[in-house]
Amino acid sequence: MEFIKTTLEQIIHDLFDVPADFSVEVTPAPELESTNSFRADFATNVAMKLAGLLRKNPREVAKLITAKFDSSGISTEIAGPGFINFMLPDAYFTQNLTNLHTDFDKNISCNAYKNKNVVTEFSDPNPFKVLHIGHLYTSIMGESISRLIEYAGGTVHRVNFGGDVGLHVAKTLYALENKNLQDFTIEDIAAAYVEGTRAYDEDDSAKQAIVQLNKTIYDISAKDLHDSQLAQDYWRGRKLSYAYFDDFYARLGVHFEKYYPESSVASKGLQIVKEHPEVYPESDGALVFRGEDYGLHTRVFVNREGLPTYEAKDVGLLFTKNDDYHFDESVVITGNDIIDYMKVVLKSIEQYAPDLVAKTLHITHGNVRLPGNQKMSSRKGNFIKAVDILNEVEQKTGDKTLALAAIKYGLLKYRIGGNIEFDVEESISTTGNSGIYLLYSAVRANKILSSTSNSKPNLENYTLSSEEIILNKKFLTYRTVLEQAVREKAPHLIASYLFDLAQTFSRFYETCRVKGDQHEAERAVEVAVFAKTMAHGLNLLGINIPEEM
RNA sequence: GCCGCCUUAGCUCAGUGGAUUAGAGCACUUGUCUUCGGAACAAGGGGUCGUGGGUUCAAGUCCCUCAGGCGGUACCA
Repeated sequence: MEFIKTTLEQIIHDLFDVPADFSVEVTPAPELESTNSFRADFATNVAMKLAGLLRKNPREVAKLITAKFDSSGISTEIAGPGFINFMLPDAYFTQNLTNLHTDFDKNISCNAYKNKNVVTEFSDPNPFKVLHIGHLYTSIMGESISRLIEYAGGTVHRVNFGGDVGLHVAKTLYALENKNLQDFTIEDIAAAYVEGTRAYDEDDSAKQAIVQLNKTIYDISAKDLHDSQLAQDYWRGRKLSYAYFDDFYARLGVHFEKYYPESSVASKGLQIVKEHPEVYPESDGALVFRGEDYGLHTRVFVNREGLPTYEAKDVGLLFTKNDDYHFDESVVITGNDIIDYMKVVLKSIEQYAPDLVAKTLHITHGNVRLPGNQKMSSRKGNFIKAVDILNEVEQKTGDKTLALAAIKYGLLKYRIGGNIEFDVEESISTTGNSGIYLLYSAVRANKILSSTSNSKPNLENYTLSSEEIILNKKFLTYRTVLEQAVREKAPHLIASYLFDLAQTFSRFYETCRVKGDQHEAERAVEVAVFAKTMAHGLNLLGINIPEEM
């Protein structure tokens, strides 16, 4: 594809007076029934684009281009309104096959993030609260995006930001103190949050006590106090929470380099906000950023009591991350409910540190919905815990590797951005667009390879059947898919590709005998490249392939 | 109210302005093969791409209208 593209660009710049940045697109041709013997492998719509620019008939333009196109046996035809179709000789496919077989990584490499230092921040759970299904999603998504950047040559630092102080902590500790437990556990913390929230909502005196407790906890955290029962319980709860997070991430195969507790960036955020009174003027006793001037809305960065809000903490976080890593890019992955919030925060920082904002990318995802619109509320405690999903799928598949594959694929196959539905039954289905189906096809391919003979393939003189052409076309497009997935930070493109590839492989496998066939050696190479592609793509989704299943 | 996002098959979703007839999976109907690991493959039914306009040689895709849904909208995040 690259070869066709560069050849075309050369021809077009020779023939026509077009802007230097005029781009040429070559795409896989749709598999139409051909009217003649021509098999369209790839196509370009460049003639129609040029027609508009040059005010010429697109088919005429196409004729001029194809007349000059004479490259290594690639034949062309003009179709429809002015598409140029390309038919590649078998040797082109078999050469690519050989390349992928001998050095897969080199032939699918991408340099988009070469020598780039990237910080990815995701998951962001709050200590003293339970991990729910949304954390499962964002953790898996963040890991996959991190791997995409690593694949493209980047060095990735995975970090995690969470509220170790704040009203949710006060509510939890309020209920915990009332129970007067000797050695509370993470389960007690979860229950206490529900109780504390109810007390806060229903009981005015409790509410006042919790607000007061919040300030005390702020002090405990900021001054690192350990001298009271409350302080000891606070630190114990924090420790339990981070251990609980670590356990969960270990199960998912995600490793964070650093946790940024909210309290660790608060003072820096406060200081920066105070240093820029022209950006954060006083209003009603608070320091605010007037987003209306930029088509956004006003938000409070330092409240009436002089405490930094999350806005100021996010300011502190961005600067702290930059101090710690001197990043080329900071990717922040969160739910889409804070899109406008983040716009305001970044717009304010842009006023005095535009370089930092230019290097920041905010990616958002939607909520995870369960089939049948089951309602979830963390306040009432009747939501789905992340570990419940893990446990349920593990129990149903009877295997940790399969369970993770089912869950990860089930979540990553959707385009990031909107709300998605996660169906446990569908995720563990052995048929259809599921992680299990993909794993099976990869395992089967590996098994075939383990029992084929090692005779030397003769690909140079090998004639491909139509199923093999289609399979090899898919091999050729993998690199393009990866590039797009990196550019758009879109794991679902890889998921879609892999499913398509697995289906194509099954069709190939149905009609092309491997073991015992006279072409066993050549076809074993195709099976091997399929297996390598699956392993590579699934790895980018954070999915491992078992030996057997 | 204002700002943003969403609406594609019964359900869940893909779909860089391009290909007769808009694609998958699930579910449904029917077939293939004495299985290289059948957890397979093939065929079929099922769509006014929310509505109405506009731009374009070409619109599910871009612009506008309206309807429905979701999120945000000053001291939670």
